[in-house]
Amino acid sequence: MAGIVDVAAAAGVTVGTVSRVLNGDPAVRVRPETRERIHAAARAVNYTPNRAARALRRARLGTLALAVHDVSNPVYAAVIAGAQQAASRHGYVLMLADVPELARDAASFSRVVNSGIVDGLLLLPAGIEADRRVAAEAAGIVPTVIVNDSADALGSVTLDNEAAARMATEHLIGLGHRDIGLLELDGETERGFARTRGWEVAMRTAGLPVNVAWVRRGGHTAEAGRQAMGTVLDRADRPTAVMAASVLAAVGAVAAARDRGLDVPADLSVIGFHDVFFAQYLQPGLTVVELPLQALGHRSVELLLALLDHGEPEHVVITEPPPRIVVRGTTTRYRPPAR
Amino acid sequence: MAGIVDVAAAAGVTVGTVSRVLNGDPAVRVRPETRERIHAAARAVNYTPNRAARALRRARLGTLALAVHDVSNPVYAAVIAGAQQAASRHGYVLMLADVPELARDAASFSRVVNSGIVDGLLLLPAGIEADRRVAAEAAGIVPTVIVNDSADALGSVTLDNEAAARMATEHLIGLGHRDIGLLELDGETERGFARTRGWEVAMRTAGLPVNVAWVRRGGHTAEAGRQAMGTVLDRADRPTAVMAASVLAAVGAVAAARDRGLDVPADLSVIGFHDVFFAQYLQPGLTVVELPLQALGHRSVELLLALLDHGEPEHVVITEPPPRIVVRGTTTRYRPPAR
DNA sequence: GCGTATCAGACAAACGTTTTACCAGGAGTG
DNA sequence: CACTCCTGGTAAAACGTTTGTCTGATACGC
Repeated sequence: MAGIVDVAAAAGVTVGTVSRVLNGDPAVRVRPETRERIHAAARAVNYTPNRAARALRRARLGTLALAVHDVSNPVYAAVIAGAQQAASRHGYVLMLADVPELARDAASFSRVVNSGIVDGLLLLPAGIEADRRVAAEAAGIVPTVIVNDSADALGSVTLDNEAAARMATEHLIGLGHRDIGLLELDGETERGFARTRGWEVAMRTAGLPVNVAWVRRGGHTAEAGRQAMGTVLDRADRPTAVMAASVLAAVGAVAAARDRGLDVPADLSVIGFHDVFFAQYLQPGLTVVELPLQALGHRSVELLLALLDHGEPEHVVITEPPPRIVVRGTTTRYRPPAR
Repeated sequence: MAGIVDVAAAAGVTVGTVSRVLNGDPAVRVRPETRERIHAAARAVNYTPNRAARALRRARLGTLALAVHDVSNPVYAAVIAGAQQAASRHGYVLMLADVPELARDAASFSRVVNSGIVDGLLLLPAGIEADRRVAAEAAGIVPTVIVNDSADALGSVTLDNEAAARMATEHLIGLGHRDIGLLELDGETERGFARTRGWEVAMRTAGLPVNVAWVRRGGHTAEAGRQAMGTVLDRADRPTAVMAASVLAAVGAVAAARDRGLDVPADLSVIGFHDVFFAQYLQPGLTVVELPLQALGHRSVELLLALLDHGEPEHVVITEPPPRIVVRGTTTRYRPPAR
């Protein structure tokens, strides 16, 4: 491994000068030819800075951590992929952390976060207690950005969840549906509230009844969605369409209808959130509202890096590209029941 | 941040002694009471070792990289989760790397791998050129373990792919099927070859015909599986069952049958590889052979850590727990066509 | 009572950077 | 001519560990 001393020797200057030049120190005074000699020498010996040494001195390692609840959740996976790309484009490396594990005790938290191994933290919360503990612990210790949820003290970047929910609901309204249910998200997250708001706004704007008996917690799993939808479908008056605030709840809603001998989409139209890849392989294919998950990961990293430079926590909402309805087989035009 | 000097001061010894005691140096000689005092002091001041300094000195950072092709592939996600847990249990952190990006040029490879930022590399290959480039580059530079594929020079840990393929095929044979097709894996991977072997062995052992016209490359995507299966189903003589060497190819096979008005499982039984979570939400639910993907990630990390300690590359095959058939709706007993 | 192990820990030199403090020599200024 | 000021760097001190080498005291064999 060629170190900075090798470069200095090859260029005929001292290591201090090499360091300044290579790091683009604005306050450095070298004549152009020396600068050029140093760069040439660095290339010649194939200089690879030792990040451990740099980290020790700078108290920064060039490493970001992304804390999620479940790596195998396909929705999170898309965010991870986006964050990973952005980090590496900026010369940072991204590592994964487990929220439950971080929250378990202070020791495991500080083992990951403290001790100069991580410069910043991205937290993708699920609205449970563990999230709040991690967020509280992180605040003040390490620059932190909340992904797809809002936070007062920390930086945050969110999708336009309300607009997406509104568009999804309006898609159903546009198909002629009037009785539209809602499967809410689990946990106390702002994105969950926003999706509920979006549904409600769309309903009220269209002058349709907001029936709280058709609103249930659909959760993050298909099984939870199935149960919740079941209790709605078992009512005498049931909706002809439902917006599910997560993709898995939508899958569960379809299963619940099928359990009761109802046809999807003839008897019940279902729209879900996020265009995960398996939505198109379900039978019928799941209609969803697509949100830019990769861009979410992307922007989150960029916000965190900005936070590292000049510590002003920002709060951004991603509106570009806008949410998009991907129409597949689970939504269809409302047809009044033959009687 | 409490450093080692604070501990030393609190315990009334020098930093060198603290370091040896806390790291469990076997060659250290301290009296038990001193040892206890040091541990107590470390707890009292909440000592957090600075990993950058440690890394600089030891030329080891306590960081492992896992290189995959696609984070959002649910099969890989399970491996990632297992590796993540094992790494953190051993006090290491795991970061993700992108094989295509690593392979792009030597600079991006060495930025991740070199310069003391990563102690070891886990490579989950897909059998394409990029894998071979990364593996070749890694050999000699950084301890590397190949995950679920074999390699000569580097360590490797694989699942018992041949046994699993054999079990899957025998499940179909046990249901009375005689004409059984195969959708092979894409790419030049040992696990792909093993699965093909397993199918072939099961067929020959049962005295059934191995019809090469029923063997196709099913690939890693549902679309590829659909196309491949289509060319088989369009033949005059077609199999009554098929083993797909990947779960997505299996999904594609079901779609191909459906395209042609065939019923699954009445006209075609399908079994796939790996019990990913959405298999049960397909309609009908996909029968699969389940392999311990989490354990794969787990053992891979352990092998890599062993490799770091005493550099003997090992090759292990995970046989515990054994593959398991998860029967759902896409396989059924063979019934001769009414004529 | 003398030489020699052994014990229990001290001392100090790394590791490869970054960064603070400093300096020689020439140019400008009064 | 004495002085400041700039230019283009140099020299050395950190950063917080780990680890090889020493040392002062106690125990042991004879």
